Amino acid sequence: MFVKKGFHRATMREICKATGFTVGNLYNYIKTRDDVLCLVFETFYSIWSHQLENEGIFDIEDPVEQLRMAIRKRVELINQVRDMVFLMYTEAKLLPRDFLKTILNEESYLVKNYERILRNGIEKKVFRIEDPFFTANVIVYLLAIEPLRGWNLKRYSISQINRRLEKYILSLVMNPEE
Amino acid sequence: MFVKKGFHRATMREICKATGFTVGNLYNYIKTRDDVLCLVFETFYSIWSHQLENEGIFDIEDPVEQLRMAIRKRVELINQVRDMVFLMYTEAKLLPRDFLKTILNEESYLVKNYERILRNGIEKKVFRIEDPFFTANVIVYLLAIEPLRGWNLKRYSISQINRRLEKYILSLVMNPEE
Amino acid sequence: MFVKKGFHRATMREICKATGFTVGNLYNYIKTRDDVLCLVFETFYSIWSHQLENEGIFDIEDPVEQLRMAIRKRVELINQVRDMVFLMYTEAKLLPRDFLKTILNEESYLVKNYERILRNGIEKKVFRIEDPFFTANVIVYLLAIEPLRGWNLKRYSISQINRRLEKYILSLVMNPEE
Amino acid sequence: MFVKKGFHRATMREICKATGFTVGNLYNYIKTRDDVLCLVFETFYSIWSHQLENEGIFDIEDPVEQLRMAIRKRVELINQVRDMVFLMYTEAKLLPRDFLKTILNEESYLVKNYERILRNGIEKKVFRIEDPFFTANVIVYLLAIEPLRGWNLKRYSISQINRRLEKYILSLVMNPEE
DNA sequence: GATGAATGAGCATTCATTCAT
DNA sequence: CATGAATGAATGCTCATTCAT
Repeated sequence: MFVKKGFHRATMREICKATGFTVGNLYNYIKTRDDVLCLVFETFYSIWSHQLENEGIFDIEDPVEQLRMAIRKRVELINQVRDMVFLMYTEAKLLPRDFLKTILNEESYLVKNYERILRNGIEKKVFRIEDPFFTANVIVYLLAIEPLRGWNLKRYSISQINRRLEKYILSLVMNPEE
Repeated sequence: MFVKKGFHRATMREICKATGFTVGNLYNYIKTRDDVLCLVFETFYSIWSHQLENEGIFDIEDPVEQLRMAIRKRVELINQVRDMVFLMYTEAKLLPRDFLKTILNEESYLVKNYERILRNGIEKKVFRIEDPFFTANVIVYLLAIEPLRGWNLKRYSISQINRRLEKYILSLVMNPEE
Repeated sequence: MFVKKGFHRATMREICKATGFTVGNLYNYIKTRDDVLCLVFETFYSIWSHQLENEGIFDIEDPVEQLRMAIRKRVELINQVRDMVFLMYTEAKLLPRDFLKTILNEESYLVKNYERILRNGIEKKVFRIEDPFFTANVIVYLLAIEPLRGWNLKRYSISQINRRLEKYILSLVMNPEE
Repeated sequence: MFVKKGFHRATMREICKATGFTVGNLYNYIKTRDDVLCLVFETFYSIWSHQLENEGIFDIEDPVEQLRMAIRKRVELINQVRDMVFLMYTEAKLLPRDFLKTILNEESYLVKNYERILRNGIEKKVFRIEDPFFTANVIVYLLAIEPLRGWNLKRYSISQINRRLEKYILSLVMNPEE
């Protein structure tokens, strides 16, 4: 619903019809319309921010291979939930202040996971980067390029995008400008 | 107005009060509320997508210096219109289909400008990249990281962010992974 | 519940929670929400309109003493169920027409009881009044002054109010203006 | 509207239809539904609580005549706005706390006006009462007996009620029980 | 009998848009 | 051109009542 029309244009009546709830009954489970948005975010983030652990990325020893997988799997996930990613990055501002904090923490947690991979590579002298925190932010941000700017990347297949992002990110962490 | 409360929460009455128009009179110049959003986008994009020409970036010969300036000036501009950038990337989906196309063309034009810089560098054998179009997209996207993900980058000053982005982007275009 | 928030603001859910009934079960005993109000009135009036008999006022011989007791006991009762009295006089209009008639009959019965006392006093040449029915109405009405207009009588204690009402009413029935 | 169905049962749509306003336009003049009730009270009290001055009661010299007129005029007014009086005394509790205070002040002012008449009579040694404030409260309260308890007084004409109230009240202030 | 999830009509309120002046 | 009062459809939410278990 939200994906199709955005949060603001989706009325409670539509949401109810779409979910099979009647208006009154849905309100037995939520307190306000905003709660629906929160629930959507909550559900989404339970997958979104814990993907790396769930996919066993941290079991991989070789840092390059680890990062490569972390990128590939991410691109795949993002491709699957493309519209939701757009919704998340586009409507997060509508969340109630408190819940927004929770969500930003989740997102921050995701960034930390990438930072962890980078630090692993630094320790093993494979990655050469000064500021793994910033780099992790850049990586997580870059990986969402397709849902957010896809309209200009229509000429590429997902695997083409993946290949390019992989290359760019690895270039980023391995060959800093002299 | 839109920056402060988002498009949906800003009422026509508020917009009118804020602009000094009376309700009826504003409607002499627009047809619907959406038109106001369009006007805002239009005004914004007249600066946004033509910055590089306006700042004389294309007069610079040295590709590295040219790209460096294109990044630095961009970060500066983005920092100045931070909230508007957030609005643009966050509310563009609300634009009427036709006008959205115009805006995406403008944005696409901006990307092309960066592509032009990259092609210049390739020609002069300074940049080594295979797909300047994709790279240009990445650059334009990356430069907006602060308004869009700034909540996680609060520890950095603007110039720190600028330095890092500069470094990363130059690394991207000069040292591709072997 | 009704006393605290008024009939309209009290929801069935609240009433149920307060009484220990479950919603469904309460509806085994009543047909509509209005029935609850009726039950409350019914319960209340079983005490309210039969106080004089129950307190043995009619066993008193001396008319003055009888009336005095009828006043004193009444003020005491009213003080005890202050909020209910307010509710009764304030929400009676919400009762279903038929039940309202019953309640008005009960109230009318109460008035008759006072009329009976007055007639007793007239017979015994103690009270000098022309229209005991009207006077009885006045007495019953006057006795409710505290719950209904108490906000302006805050400076008086209950016994002060009682003393004054006693005096006024006795003056009313014993010394008509010449 | 309120008189016919009570405040709670009158919907904004009905109020609007009855007043000739459209919904949206009515809301240009009020902020909430409660405001309508406040306006009704406000209008009513502008007449209600200043009657004695407006009718020139305070120009009368003779205390008995003054009180008599204050009663007669009051009964007349009350008879004219019978339903409103019922509404006032029955729905005042619904007023927003702050506005209720204002209204109680107005009512209190009315009581004070009667108190003033009584004190005048005391000074002139015509009335013999100890507590003119309490007596004034009783008088004001008594005068509303018809709208509030009229269902039991149907057998009386207005002038009969007036005559009786006049008699009772004068008896109250002139012949206290020894 | 008892339960409480489900129903859906009904309500106050908002706000883009119009149009007589 | 300018005004702002008027319009009324649309929305989020409530709550008395029902009924399958």
